[in-house]
Amino acid sequence: MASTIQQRRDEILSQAYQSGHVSVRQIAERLDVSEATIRRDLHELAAEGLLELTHGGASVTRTSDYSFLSKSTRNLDAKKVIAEIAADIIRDGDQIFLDSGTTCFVTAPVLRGKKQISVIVNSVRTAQELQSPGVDVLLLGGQFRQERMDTAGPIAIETLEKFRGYRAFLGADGISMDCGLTSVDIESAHINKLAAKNANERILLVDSSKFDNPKLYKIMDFETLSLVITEKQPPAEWMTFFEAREITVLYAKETSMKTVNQNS
Amino acid sequence: MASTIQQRRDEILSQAYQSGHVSVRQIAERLDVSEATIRRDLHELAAEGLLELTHGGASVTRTSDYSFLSKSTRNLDAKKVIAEIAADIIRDGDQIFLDSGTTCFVTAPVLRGKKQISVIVNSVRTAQELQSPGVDVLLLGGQFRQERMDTAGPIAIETLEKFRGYRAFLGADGISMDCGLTSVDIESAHINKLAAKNANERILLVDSSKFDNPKLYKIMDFETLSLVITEKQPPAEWMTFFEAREITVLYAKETSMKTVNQNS
DNA sequence: GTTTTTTTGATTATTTATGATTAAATATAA
DNA sequence: TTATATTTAATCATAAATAATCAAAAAAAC
Repeated sequence: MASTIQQRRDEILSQAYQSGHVSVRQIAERLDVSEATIRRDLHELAAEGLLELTHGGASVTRTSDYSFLSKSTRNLDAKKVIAEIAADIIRDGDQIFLDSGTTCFVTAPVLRGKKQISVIVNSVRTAQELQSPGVDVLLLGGQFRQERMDTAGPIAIETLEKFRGYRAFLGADGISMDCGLTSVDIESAHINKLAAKNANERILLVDSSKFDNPKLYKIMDFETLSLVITEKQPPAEWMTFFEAREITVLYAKETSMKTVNQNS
Repeated sequence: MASTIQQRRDEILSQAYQSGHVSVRQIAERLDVSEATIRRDLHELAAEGLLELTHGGASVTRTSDYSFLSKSTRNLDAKKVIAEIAADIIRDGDQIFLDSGTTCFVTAPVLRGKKQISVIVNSVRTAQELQSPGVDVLLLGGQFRQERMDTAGPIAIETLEKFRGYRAFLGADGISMDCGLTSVDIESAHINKLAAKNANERILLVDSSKFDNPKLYKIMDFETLSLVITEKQPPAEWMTFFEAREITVLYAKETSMKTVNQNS
């Protein structure tokens, strides 16, 4: 029946998703291969995060999209700290924009407890993470970009143009004093630029690895930012830089990553 | 059969997209070339990102969401048959709308081999399934509905309003001679209604379980439909009904589920 | 026409997948 | 808890598939 490995594994997955669980014995018999082979398959599928091994078989994974997060494990801890701080400044009833980057993606889960907030996003993943009774998610349309799981292009711009009066939470692939906020992706840069322009407050979420690391496409200057959230205190020259522009910087105390220290 | 490299590779892709997999052995035999040649082809196609190599063959890049499909296992086979027929009437270069139902979701994978087609969707899942080099996916924005993984509401309507001149592929939760096409979800009904209104051709995809089974919200009447695709020949009274309205009905022959029989 | 490039098929060494066997680990029952 | 029955991990031999190489054939360029 199954002539290739992939086919066999697809069949296993299909079975698993039908009943929630597969047993090594049954599948081995059904597909007419040895149990050893099925175990190797289950192992492989588990390694991909598609199944969870159990004694005698495997079950489907709870939820969570590991494949996406694992790719962005760079500074994931820093991003989680940033997310916690961002959650503190989001109030019930807020209307916000979250960009399609990983920092904002990580921020999404901490917003679930909020009440009556509206969130504008162009990332499908972020939209999925946000879903919770008190959160109204508005997904921008546009060209769907599979790799990034987001939408972009003229339709996205046109839709975003309709919104005003939100607080924009923006990530950046890099920032520098000369170039401001920059991105490696021109489409994302366009969207973030417009989101920033029409917002009534602009908040930057960046981990320390982004400092002094400009990328190709400019999003915006620092001048209109009101807040920067990062995981630890930036270098002195950056603190001076922010202070000169009346930008508040929020970061976690070095000892306890939970406590927030405000500085203006 | 395939005289040029391109033709041979197209054939391989076509085979791959039909079942999700190809085996080196089978394809080599089928196209009457050596396995070495097929391996080189698969290598090339994999380098282009069109296939994923496996031992013994290659498979289409796995994006499929089994957890979603298993819930809609009702008439899944019928839907796959309908999808195959629908694929036959979609031409390279087409611009189409696919609604957010499961029938259109199942149709998505069979469109992957098409060239230069644009597809308007409001379902995130369908968007994901569609992704392939020749397919341009336009996702409508709007309120994101987690349960259905689609978008709806005024923003979706407003965005959809911008498009004209596409062929609309519509599903329905039920149809009846009195009520026309109906849905259990008012938001989806709204979107489908508008999609149908602005299309230059309306094609209905329904499996036989939907006949004579009206639901709460009306999508549209039969009058402007040009085509109905279903998995087997509808009852005589329905054939008469369609014939009176000059609606072509496509269905699979009962014996062989592959052959298409046209009837007007 | 010839030369050059590309494509193909055959050969071989290497890699990979599989099933059987056995020791270790885990679950089940008393 | 201990004893028993399963299940698993690890190892190995065998079978299969692949990558690499090379020579012949076909196509393209000159």
